[in-house]
Amino acid sequence: MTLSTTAQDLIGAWERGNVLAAGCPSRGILQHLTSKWGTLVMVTLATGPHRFAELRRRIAGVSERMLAQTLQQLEADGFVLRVARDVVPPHVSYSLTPLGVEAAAHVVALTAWIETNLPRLGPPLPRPQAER
Amino acid sequence: MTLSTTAQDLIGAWERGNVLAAGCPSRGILQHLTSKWGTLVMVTLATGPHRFAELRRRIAGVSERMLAQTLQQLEADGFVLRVARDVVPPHVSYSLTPLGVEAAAHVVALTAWIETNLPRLGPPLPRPQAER
DNA sequence: TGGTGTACTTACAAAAATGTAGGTACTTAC
DNA sequence: GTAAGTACCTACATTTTTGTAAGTACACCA
Repeated sequence: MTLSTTAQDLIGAWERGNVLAAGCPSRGILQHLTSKWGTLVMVTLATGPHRFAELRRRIAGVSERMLAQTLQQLEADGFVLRVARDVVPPHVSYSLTPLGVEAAAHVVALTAWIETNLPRLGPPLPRPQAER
Repeated sequence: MTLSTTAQDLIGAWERGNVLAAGCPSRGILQHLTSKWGTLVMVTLATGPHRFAELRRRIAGVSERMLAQTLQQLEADGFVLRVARDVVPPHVSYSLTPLGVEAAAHVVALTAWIETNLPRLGPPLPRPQAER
């Protein structure tokens, strides 16, 4: 029987991550980056800094709650930089950190690939067509 | 300024996808590829064909149910090829389609980046300050 | 005879993700 | 004065995802 828990899982010492290992922290990071909104936030911030409401308008369908939560995760992971100017109508700017730029490159590549290859994707024949 | 619902949303004609648009089918594909197990299946299959139980052992933590479901989605999207030999102890082999190979390249790049950069990730800074 | 292995499926349950609505504390525009 | 805009947070509800356990049908091993 193969153990699903390795020594690393128990010790918690991860010099290099391994997403195939159950307890590896890399899985958490991966989750944040590949979450429904995480990906879209990264893609959007890859085009430049944005304010909160700006992001919300750009990313069709996000709720304020989800956007805020997603941004906090990405900030905690070190991908996003939050800069708040304490003025009367609040002004908060979000941008990618150097680390974020690196990570975003990959998710942008993935989403771009999907976008351009959309026509080739999915069930090639969606038709139970009653042609005849 | 920007409408959240475009003509494309309504018509359903997507020549090129746009993940930032609410109704775009690319979002679904993205979801499958970036789902918790979808990513790991792609990463694993990128190293070569695997049988069902083999995948299950390699990807620490997947349940049979989730693995089966994930594989079905990826198959429907055209990323995974399922080949079943109808022998007495069932023998089913999963591999990447040419399309799958292309897509997998991106998710492998992302996961690899995360794995090697793990030490730089997470919250190194206690608290950022507000600017004036 | 009993246990293991194969590749699943189904029903049910729990956990996680996401959405909705409201509030905050102020300002500018109409 | 009324509405809208700013950047959130909190409680609550719903939806989606994920997990658990069992069942299937047969064969090989001891």
